[in-house]
Amino acid sequence: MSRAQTRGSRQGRAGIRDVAAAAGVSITTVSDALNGKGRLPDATRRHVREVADRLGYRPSAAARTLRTGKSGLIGLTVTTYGDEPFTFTEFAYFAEMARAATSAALARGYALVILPATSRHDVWSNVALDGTVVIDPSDHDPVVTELVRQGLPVVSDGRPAGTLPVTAWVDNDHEAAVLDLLDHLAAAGARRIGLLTGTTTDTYTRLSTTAYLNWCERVGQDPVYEAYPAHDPCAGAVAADRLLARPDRPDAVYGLFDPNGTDLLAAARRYGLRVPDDLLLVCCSESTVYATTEPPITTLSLKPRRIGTAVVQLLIDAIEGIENDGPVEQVIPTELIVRTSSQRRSPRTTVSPPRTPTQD
Amino acid sequence: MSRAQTRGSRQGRAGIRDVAAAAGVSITTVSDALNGKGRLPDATRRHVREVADRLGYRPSAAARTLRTGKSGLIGLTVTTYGDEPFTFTEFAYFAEMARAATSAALARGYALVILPATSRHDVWSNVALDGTVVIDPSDHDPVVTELVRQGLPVVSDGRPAGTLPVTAWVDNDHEAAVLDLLDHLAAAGARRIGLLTGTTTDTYTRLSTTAYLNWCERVGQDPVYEAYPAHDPCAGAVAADRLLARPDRPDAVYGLFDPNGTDLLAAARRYGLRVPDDLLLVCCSESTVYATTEPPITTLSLKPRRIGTAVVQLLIDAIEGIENDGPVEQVIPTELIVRTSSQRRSPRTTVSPPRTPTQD
DNA sequence: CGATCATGCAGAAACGTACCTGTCTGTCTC
DNA sequence: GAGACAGACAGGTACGTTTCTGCATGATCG
Repeated sequence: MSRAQTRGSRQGRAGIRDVAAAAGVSITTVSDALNGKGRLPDATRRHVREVADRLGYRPSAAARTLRTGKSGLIGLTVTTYGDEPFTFTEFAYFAEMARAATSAALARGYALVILPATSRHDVWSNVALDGTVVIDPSDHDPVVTELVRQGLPVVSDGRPAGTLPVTAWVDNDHEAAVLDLLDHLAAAGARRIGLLTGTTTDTYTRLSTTAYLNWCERVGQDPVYEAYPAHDPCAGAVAADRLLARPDRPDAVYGLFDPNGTDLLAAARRYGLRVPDDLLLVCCSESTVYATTEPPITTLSLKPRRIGTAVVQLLIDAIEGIENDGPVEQVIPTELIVRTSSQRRSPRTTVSPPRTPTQD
Repeated sequence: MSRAQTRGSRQGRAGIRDVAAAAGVSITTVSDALNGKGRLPDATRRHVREVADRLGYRPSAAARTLRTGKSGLIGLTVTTYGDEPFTFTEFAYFAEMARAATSAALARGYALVILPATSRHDVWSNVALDGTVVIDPSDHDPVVTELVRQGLPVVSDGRPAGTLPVTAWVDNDHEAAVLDLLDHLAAAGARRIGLLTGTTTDTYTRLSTTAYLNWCERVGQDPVYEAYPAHDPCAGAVAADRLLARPDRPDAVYGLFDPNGTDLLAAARRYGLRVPDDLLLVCCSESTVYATTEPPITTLSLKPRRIGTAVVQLLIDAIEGIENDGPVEQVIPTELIVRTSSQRRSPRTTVSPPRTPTQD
């Protein structure tokens, strides 16, 4: 009563009918004029547009969606770790990916709806989606399964885990990336390379770990790795410490997850290991902080921007029925950003004794 | 001619009509039974629900929206820095805030649509929104202005800059936070506190900077600060360096932006300044990396989780017409997370000479 | 025992748009 | 000059749902 609540959108909005009346034409003409559809003289088109502008006419998205069957909305489904909806924070990857996806969708006239995989049934079934992007799909994901069953196009970031019949997927070649990276460390002088990995069974973790194990077998090195639940940030520091506390301590470590760089750096300091002199370090991260750490840490970038863009393009192509004669599987190359932490310097600066544990 | 198509070839989805027919009741009964609206015996309700489940019936979101005028969608409008859609990456703040907002919206049956403020007109006017959250509103933002003019509820994270008549807003008390923080540094022994600030004119930067200047005046210290374009990550490192290179070099620095911590730490190392012995450090950040840096850095948290939750609650209250008799302005307290970098230790560990520029 | 009333359900009117199906003009061709 | 033809528009229907109104049935009460 006190506030202007009742006069909101109920009565005030002008419909296509009002525009037609004001312009002295029929509804069809208005629709055609605004959508560039029919065969109208430019004069009529301009006139209708002008009248529509004057009345502040905005077509009802709901009505258009109901009529056309297309909403212009794309779901962004993120798998859930723990009880929190998703892990934008944990890894800059998601943020970059979502950013690029948003931008790409926008450029083609679509908007993104954030839909955690654990959303209540009534919520995500209540929004009209034209298709869905799903990040890190797991085959027992009920939401994605249902969407696929409904016949909605689904494109995933990361190859589908099980028998999930997605429309298309985009991924890196994680195995090649790891092999490449391990070769890089070996070339820098690493004799025993350790791995900081996760306990989860997602594809990224699995592929990367097996690639590491294969590499070890190939070069005849005993695997040295510690696994921890990746969604728990505290566990990462503990695992890093454990890895460097082992009797068969590695002289180079690759960390699969974003925070591993600082975790490993902190652990190295605790054990008095200098990076890169005593310990070579690489981690998989999109974070820019590793450019300014002491020392700067070499990172493996999965190129989330390119993945996000590619995923959205494939999805919209599928939505709009554009025949993509190319493969529905797209592999994005990774990039190893080499910084100080993985380049062994000449040993002339080795003054203080190595491997002396300090308490500071 | 169209008769056969209307009834027979129900291509994909079952409509409410089909459920009614299959259950042997009317459309009204189905609608009421599924929405818990009318006055039906439990037997009928159960029966209808069962039939609907069997047919895999999903109500059309578009039709429901058209009829009810409510879409269950909330816009998440993010101001644009530079040419990129938004800056999830730059600051963990946005990620945390969006995460909490998504979660809170979901719990009340709403979903979030990502809508950069620079979105093309036809995109964001093509999605039926019940309301909008706008992060860091500026008064010359055309999208937000238009949404407000349409009578849509708008709740902002950050007090509105100009005359933008938002429905409600949530913000921190930035001035109090800065004053508190500066007192903390002074209590830790700081004699001259410097500030790393931004060149942009947004409210956060402005309020924080004036609070700093006021504090300086109150305690009789000459202001020592450097400003840089906050959206450029490289510029931060340069500005940090400039600040520590000044002849009137501060012995404590507060950085307004997330990456300032590592920037300042790197600059301090270049000048051979030990933290916290020679330089006290605080920065405003939500990032967890500052817990494991060497040394760990004291941060000011703006509590984005609480802000995101509060913003969504206020918005949904406004959408659903819940009279919020409390103020439409809500202030969220900040939290100073004190770590090593702002606590002067006893000088017994001071072994190496301070302020010796090193090249390492 | 007739009037009132709550109950259980059906009919039908919107919601605002897009598009199919025409109809009516005017021009061109032979 | 008559048919062909294309341009320019109007009428009407369908999209699938919610909800208002209304009609029966039995129960209750003065």
